[in-house]
Parts: sequence; C-alpha cells; structure tokens
Amino acid sequence: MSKAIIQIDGNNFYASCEQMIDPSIKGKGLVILSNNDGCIIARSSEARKMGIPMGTPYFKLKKKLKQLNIAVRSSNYELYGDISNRLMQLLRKNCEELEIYSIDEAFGTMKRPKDKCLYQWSSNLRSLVYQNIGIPISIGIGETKVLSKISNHIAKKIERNSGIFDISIIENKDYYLNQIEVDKVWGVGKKMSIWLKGRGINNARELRDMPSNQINRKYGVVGIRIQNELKGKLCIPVKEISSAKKEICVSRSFAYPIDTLEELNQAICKYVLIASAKLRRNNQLLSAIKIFTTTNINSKDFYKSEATIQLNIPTSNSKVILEQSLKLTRKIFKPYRKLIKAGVILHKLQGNQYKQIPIFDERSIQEKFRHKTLDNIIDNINKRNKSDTLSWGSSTIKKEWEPRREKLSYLKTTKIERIPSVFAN
DNA sequence: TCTGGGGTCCTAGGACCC
DNA sequence: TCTGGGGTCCTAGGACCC
Repeated sequence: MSKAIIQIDGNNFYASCEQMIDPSIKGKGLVILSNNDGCIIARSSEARKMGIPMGTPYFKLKKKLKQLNIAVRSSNYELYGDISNRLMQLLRKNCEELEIYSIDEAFGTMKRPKDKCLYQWSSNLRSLVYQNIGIPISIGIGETKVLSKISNHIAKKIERNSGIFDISIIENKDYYLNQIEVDKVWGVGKKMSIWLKGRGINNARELRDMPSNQINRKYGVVGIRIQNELKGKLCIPVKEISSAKKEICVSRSFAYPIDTLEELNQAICKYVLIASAKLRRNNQLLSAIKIFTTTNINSKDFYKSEATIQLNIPTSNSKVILEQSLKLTRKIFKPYRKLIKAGVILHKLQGNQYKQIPIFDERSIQEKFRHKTLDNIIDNINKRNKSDTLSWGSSTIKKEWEPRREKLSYLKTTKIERIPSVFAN
C-alpha cells in the first residue's frame, strides 16, 4: 500500500476560534456572519443542532437567534488567520508532506506503519492540536484526496469514530460509499449532481462504478479525475509548495448603497491599495487590472459593469495601479445606480524577478525606484502598526458605508493591548 | 432596509498564423 | 453558388472549492 493521504480540518473552524478566545460562549450556540454581517457562514455544533441553517441572511434569523440565546459574531479574519498559521505549523511538523488547502483545511501524506494502521498517530495528533491550539480537528484518511475527504466526512458524522476515519483499511468500503450522497463528493457541484441524479447515480459508489465514457463525454478530464480518485487512483497530487497566485481579488459590499463617482473612487482606491500590498508581499507583478461594480442582484433593475486594462510594463507600484484603476472606475460608473458592491482583480501575475526596466527612459527609471521606496516605506509602517496607518489621500472613505462588523470579537491573539490578563490570588 | 469574499481549473470559441 | 486545414494563443465564462 502506498502512502496514505490525510485530510485534516478544523471542526466548525471560525466558531471554534471564537469559542477558544471567549470561554463564555464555549459549548453554546454560536453563529458567525459573513462580511458586512450579511449571512451566516459558520455555526457551532450546538447552533447546528438547534436547526440554524448555513448561508441564511442574518436579518431573517435575527429574532430566532435571540430567542434561542445563540451568540452572534462578525467574522474576524485576522483572528482566524492567526490561529490557522499556528495550526498549520503544528501539522507540518507531524506529517511527511503538507499542502495547506484553505484557512481551515490541509492535505498531508504519511507512510503507513507495518500494521497499516494510522489510528494511533491520528489520535495523538488530535490531542496535540487540542492541547496546543485549543481547536478540535477531524482526520480523514484514504488513498486519494477524494477518498480522504469522504473519510473526513464520515469521521465527523459518526460519533464513535471520535473524529478519525480511514476508509482504505476497512473491509466494507462499499457500505460507506453507498451512504455518501453524490453531491457530497468533493468536486461534484450542483450542476454535475443534477446530471448524475438524472442518470440514476445517487451516491459515491454508483459514481465510481458508472461507465467512464458517459462521464468523459459530459465532463471530460474533470469528471474522469473524480471517478478515478474514487477508485483509489491518485489523480490530484498533494502539492507541498503552494504555487504562485494567478490573480488577486479584493472586493466588498457596502453597508449602504452608494451612487456617486466620488464614493466609488474612494472604495476602489482602498481595495486597490490592499490588493497591491498583497501583490508586493507575494513578490509579484501584474500586467492587467479589472475593476467591477454591481447593484443588488435581487433588485429589478440589476446593473453590473466591469472594465479591464492591460499594462505594457508589469508593475507592483501602487501609484501606477491606482491611476489606471481610477481611469477604469470612470468607465464603469453610471449615475443613479444604487451600487452595493465593488472590487478589483489583479490579473496576469508574474514573479518580480523577471521585472523589465525600460532601458531608454532615464527619468522613468528614477521614478520607478522612488515609487518602489515609497511603497516599501508604506508597507513596512503598515506591517508594524495597524494595516491602514499610512495610506493615500484618495482612499479615505466615509465610515458609514464601510462594511458592517457590529459583533466583532477582540483580537486577543494578535494585538498586544488585547492580550487577556490573568490574576492569581 | 438587510443575501460574503477569494480563489482555481477547464473549455469553447475567436483571432491570428501559415 | 462556390470559400481549406491545421495549429497556437488568448479570453470570457462556467463550475467548483472553502
């Protein structure tokens, strides 16, 4: 038996992070809201048991949450990011290879011991993480990523598994695969599951055993890959080194609709500065910028607009990116539209080691270096202090339409002044 | 009144080339 | 009326993920 693929994730990760820093909500009903306090994006297991559905708009459940005495938090990505880093460091030490897949999920590999059983190892890892990070995790093991995801799902579902399941070493594999609905299989989304169900394929076992030419005709390599992974053939390898980002997107909804060019400009400026700082952090340059905005998708006169510009010389310079972005903003703006969201996407990214400097224009070289220094100074100051300590004048925006975060928890792990005090008597 | 944000991968089809 | 064949590259958009 070759290497085992291990899938590890934090249980109800956002909720667990909040409960970890605030013991008063431990073991209680808790929901986490999306940006702008829009909808429910995470629940504690207690809230789930009380029947609070995922993804529902907050305003629809506000009353019910109060009646049930369920705590509410705005999402606090600085906190979750910090806990995630600690978790991943610990996992990296304990797996042979580790691919960080998302803020709360990782894939690892492990060689199986002589008796093939990784339960002891998994159980030790779970305790270690709980002791050191304070977050419960689940561990799924299989021959491929798709199977390890299924294992993880079973680990969470069946209590006696205590958060660990290994589908490769059990005898009645089909018994379990028969119980996994086809839309729960990793890679099968809404569209594909409708198509599959229309053909009588309702669970993971049936998907594995259906004729591959059928799925190939409809979904090509994407479909075949999922099917092969279900059969135990590794098609989606564990990537230890995360590949360079191909695009960077920063977008937000506004607390209230805006309808002037001035406001849109301010928002775009702010997002562009966040995105270009990210770009420089990744040591990358961009060659294309897209700006977009939309009104409420649920309204009758839904309006959305976007514009893209290609740059001849790749850059990571805030001033250049800002100038181009504001030109695009003028293009996409239309008066009397109640805009509720806007954003920027940086496209065609490349590593900055390939930066091309214009060779004939002496002045532009000097300018470039000056801008580079300015960007560096701003980035460094913002890194040491609050992320927007120093910014560009054009990006100062009115507080009242900044996204709502009314139920934000304190940053007890990343702000020195917020570290909890302990008094011993 | 109020419905998130940030990604990746793949494919079809257009533009262009010889 | 009739209008090649084969290839590459790029982009927009769909589908999916957390």
